[in-house]
Amino acid sequence: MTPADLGDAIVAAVRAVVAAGELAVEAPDSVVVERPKNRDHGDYATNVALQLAKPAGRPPRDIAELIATRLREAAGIDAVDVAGPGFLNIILGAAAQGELARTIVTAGAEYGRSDVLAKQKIDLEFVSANPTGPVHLGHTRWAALGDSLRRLLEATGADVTAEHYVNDAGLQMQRFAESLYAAAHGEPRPDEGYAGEYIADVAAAVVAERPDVMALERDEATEVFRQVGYEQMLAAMKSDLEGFRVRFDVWFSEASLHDSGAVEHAVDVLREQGHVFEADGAIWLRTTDFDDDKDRVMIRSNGEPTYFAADAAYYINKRERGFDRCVYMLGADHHGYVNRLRAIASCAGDDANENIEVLIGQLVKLMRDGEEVRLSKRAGSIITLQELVEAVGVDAARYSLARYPADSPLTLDIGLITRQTSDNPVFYVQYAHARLSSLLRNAAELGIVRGDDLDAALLREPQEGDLLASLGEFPRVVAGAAELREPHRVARYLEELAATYHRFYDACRVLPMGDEAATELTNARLWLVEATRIVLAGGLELLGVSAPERM
RNA sequence: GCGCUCGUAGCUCAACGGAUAGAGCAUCUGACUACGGAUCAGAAGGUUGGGGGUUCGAAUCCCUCCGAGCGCACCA
Repeated sequence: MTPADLGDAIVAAVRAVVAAGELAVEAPDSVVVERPKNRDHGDYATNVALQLAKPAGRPPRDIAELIATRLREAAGIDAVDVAGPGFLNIILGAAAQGELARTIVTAGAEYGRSDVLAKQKIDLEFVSANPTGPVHLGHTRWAALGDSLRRLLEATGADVTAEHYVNDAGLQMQRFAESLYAAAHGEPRPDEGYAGEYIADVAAAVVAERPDVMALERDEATEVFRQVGYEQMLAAMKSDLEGFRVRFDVWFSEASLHDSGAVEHAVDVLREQGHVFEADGAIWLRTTDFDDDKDRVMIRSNGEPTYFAADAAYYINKRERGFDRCVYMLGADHHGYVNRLRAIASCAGDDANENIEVLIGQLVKLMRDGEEVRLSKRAGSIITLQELVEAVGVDAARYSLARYPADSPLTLDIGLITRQTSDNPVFYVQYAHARLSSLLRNAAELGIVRGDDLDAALLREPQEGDLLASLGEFPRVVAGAAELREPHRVARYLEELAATYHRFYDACRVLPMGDEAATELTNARLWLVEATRIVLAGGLELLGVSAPERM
């Protein structure tokens, strides 16, 4: 019996109470079924009686008693207690609970997937690093979180497109080009130019690809540096992210918005909606109609479109490509964009609450030996994706970055993640998988094959019950993580599942010892171990972390 | 000045408005001649920044104060 099945049983019990005229209230379509932290509170608990107390005008404990009476008659339920202010504490029968192992093994990798977000066409934009510098640690957090979120959204049935916006237009590209030119010619860094060793490296790479560039006059050469340098940076970025197991379906060029007329089109669309006006020779969007601090210029008085205009055009382009929901993952230093992005949607006649969603994440702070490492491009500091991966590997890097909620300020200690990697929770989870794989290997070597039948009632040790209950949570964790856009819930869940498995392993011998023969209990436990393997592997996959069979 | 985000154990962080606020690290005490000890059992550690309010119930929602970070361009 899964938690969902139990929820249905509770709803049925409530309906029965209402139908019998014992309670004057509208029965809910679904109820909250949670796994109590305290084991004395049963396998599962529901607060439905507390929720119904107010509308029914009855004390919650009275309502709980009414529901409990009906629920005790349901199949698979051993006991129902009314506790505290009116919680229903439920204990399942061992057989009903153990059947979950069969459900999971039968479903295989499909277990945990659902269609709760089906029919949603989502555009998920994240990282969107400028092609003027390497992918740094801040981006890397969004890369890990964003890619995991993409996997979660897909697992819950959404039609999701992962998108990376490339700021390849405007002044910054010019500065980038001038910085490359200066580096190649041994000139000092221009004002407002880019610093960092990579500039010299890229400049050298451009020269290697286009030796003729050194003979060109300044303007022409700068243009070559701009174009070729950009291609090099973009290629490096794609390769870094791919190596980090991050998939983008679309790399969207800002310049293409200008070239294609999308910006003018966006101005037209917004004008039709009545939020465009002219002042001081410029064309503005009246975003203050929708909670923005100030109106925004779209076309400057010199005729040049602003970055904001490109943002608006990009949003409108996304909507015209059919996305119902445009999700942006931004760093806290960009939180000022939230209101103006929402205002763009509103000005375009959309519902800002429905069509646009901005996720703000706190920045990553790096510590080394108790001191904060300032973000600088100096070599020696672990600040790029590349360097982080070289130091700790993709698995540990992705896991470490994805196990915290995005809105939690994250402090990573370089010493900790590079030196004491065995302390990293990712190893704890991976070890559970490796240990379990080893057990399954041993079983195979002993010639023990998991049978087609499962006597689920044999799984009656507390540690077995805990493990089954934990396995039963997986679909809800996945759905919750997807809906709340919080991949860290998967990581936290896996740590709990791994702990539960380790305790089971410690308490329950699976394979026969010595000359003993395999029993039905051996068989039942092999079902349980296989179910655990499926969930651990599936959960790690959602985080883009490998599930090793050996470590 | 205005605005956004964040304040939870010594440290890093959890906790759909639910029961005694939980993990890991660090500290202390225990458990291996059989499926991987990268494990397990236990101890200690808290006025959830302070103060009000909302309600059956608040770390969570509202107000206020304190503290930290960030943002407030015809830059990108």
